[in-house]
Amino acid sequence: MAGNVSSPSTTVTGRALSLVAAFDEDHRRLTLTELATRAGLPVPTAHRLLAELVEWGALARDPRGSYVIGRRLWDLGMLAPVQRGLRDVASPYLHDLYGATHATVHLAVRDDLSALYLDRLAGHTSVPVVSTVGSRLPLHATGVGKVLLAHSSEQVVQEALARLERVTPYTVTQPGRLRRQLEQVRHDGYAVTREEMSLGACSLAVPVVSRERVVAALGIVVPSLESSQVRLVAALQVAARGIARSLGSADDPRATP
Amino acid sequence: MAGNVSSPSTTVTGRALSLVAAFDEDHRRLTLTELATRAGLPVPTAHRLLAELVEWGALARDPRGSYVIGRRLWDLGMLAPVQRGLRDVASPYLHDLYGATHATVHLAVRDDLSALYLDRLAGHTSVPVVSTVGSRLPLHATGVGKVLLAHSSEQVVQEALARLERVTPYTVTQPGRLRRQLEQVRHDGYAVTREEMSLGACSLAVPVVSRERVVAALGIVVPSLESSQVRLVAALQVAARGIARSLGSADDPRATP
DNA sequence: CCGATCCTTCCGGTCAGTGGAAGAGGTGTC
DNA sequence: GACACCTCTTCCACTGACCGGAAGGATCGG
Repeated sequence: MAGNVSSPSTTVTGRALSLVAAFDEDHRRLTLTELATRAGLPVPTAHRLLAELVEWGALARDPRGSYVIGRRLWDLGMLAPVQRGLRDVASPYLHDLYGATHATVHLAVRDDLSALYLDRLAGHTSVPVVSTVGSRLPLHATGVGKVLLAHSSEQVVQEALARLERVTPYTVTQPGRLRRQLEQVRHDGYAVTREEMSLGACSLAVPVVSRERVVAALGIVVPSLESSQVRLVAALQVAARGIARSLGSADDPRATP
Repeated sequence: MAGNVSSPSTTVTGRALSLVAAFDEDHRRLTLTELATRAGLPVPTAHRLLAELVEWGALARDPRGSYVIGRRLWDLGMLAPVQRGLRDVASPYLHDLYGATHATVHLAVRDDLSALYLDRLAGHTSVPVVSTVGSRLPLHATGVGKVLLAHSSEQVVQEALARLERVTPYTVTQPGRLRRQLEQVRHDGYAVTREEMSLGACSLAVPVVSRERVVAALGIVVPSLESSQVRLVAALQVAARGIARSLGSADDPRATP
C-alpha cells in the first residue's frame, strides 16, 4: 500500500494542495520524497512548493527535516464552521454525560460515508478507543455511525450498504441485517453496537435532533452493556435534548450537514 | 480598518494561500469581493482560485454563497502536531480539574507573544470567557499568559513588556509592576489575575513542567477567588503534575515551543 | 424599467512554474 | 579511504498554465 499517486493535477494550486493532502492520520510526518511520491510530483517541484508552504506556515519542518502540518493550518482549521456552534454548545453536555457515565463520550456528524468525530471526551481509565477528534470511522460499525445512517437519505444508505467492510468478527456485513438494525434504531431512538469496531468495546448512541433534523449523533463507549443500558440511554437522551435545546435558541441556522 | 492588502504575492501558491489567510477569528464568512480585496487580488483571479480551493474542500460555500473555511482544513488542522501529544495527554486531567473545581479550564502554550489556547473546557454556568480553542490572548492579562511569560527568555519578556495593552481597568500596564508579578509567579509557582482580561473573571494558572522545561500552562477562570484559592491551586498543581508525568512516559520529544 | 452591485465566464498574451540535470550532504559497505 | 547509494537542494531555458480586462448574468432596490 505504497502510494495513492493522485491524478497529477495540472493546476499549481492543485499541486500544492495535493501535497498537503498527502498527510493523514497515519502519515503525520513525511519526508520530501514521500510527499513527492504521494502527491505524484517530481521531487524538485515538490521541494519548491513545500518551501512555499513552509514559509507561509501551512507546513512546518520538524527537527529531523521531515514535514508536518503547521500551526497556521491548525489555527485556520479551528475557524472552520464545521459545526462550530454545535461543538461549542455541546461541550458542557458531553461533560455532564461523562460525569454521569464515566464512559468515553463522542459527538459525531456524518460526512459523506463516514462518521466524522467532532469531539471526544475520554477519561484515564476508559476503554481503548480508536477515534480521535477529526478522524472518520465507518458508518456501519459504530454507534454514532448507525444513528447517523439511520437518519440519512436512501441514497446514502445504499452507498453505505454497498461496502460493508469487516473490522472485527462481530462487524455487521450483511446489508439486510444492517437495514433491519437501522429500522430498529429509528424505532428505539438509539443504536447499540457490541465489539463491531474494536474488541472489548460496546457503544450506545442517540441522535441530536434540532429543527426536526438529525444534526449529529451523541455516543458513548463502554466495556459492556450488561444491565446499565437503560440508564445509559436515558443519560444520553437527556444530554442530546439539552444540546438540541441550546442549539434551538440563540444560534443561527448555518448548518453544514 | 478596511483591508490589510497583503503584498500581492507573485507565486500562485502564495496567492491561493493569501486567500485562505484572509479568514480570521473576526472574519469567518467572506464574500468574493471581500476576499479579493483582503488578499489584494483582482476579482476574477480570486474567483478562479477560490473555485479550486472549494473543489478541493479547503473552503466551502455557505447557503448564501459566502466562503467559509472547509471541513478538509479542519481535518488537516487536527493532524497538526501542535502539541497534539500534549493535548491528548492533558484531556483527562483537564476533566478531573473541571470535576474538582467546576471552573472553566484552559490549557495554553506560548506562541510568539501570545498565549495560544490548545484546549478549553467549560461548563454551563461558567463565567463568561473570551477564549476559544485556537485563539490567542495577550500574555500579560491572563493567568496562563503570566505563567508562560514568567518562564520565557528575557528577550521575550522585553518584547512583551514593550506593549502592554489595556484591556480592562484592572489590566497591568506598567512594565515594572508586571515584572514584579512575574517574579512572584516564579516564586509561588502559580499566577493570579483579577479581572485583568474581562470584568467578572479571575484566573489562576500553574506551569506544566516536563523534562525541566515549562511546556504549557494550565489555568482556570472563576468569578472570584475569595477563600478557595488555596484549594484551587492545589487542584491545579495535581493536574499539572499528572500531565507532566504522563508526558514524561511514552512520548517522543518532538516539542514545538 | 433602469442603474448599481456583485458574481461568473471567456480567451489571447506572457511570464511564472516546470522538471531534467547536476551538485551537495549524508550514511552504510567493503 | 573509496565507492555506491540515498535524499535533499539549486540551477535555468523552455513552454503552457495562469492572468485579468472585458463582457455577460444574476440579483436587488428604487
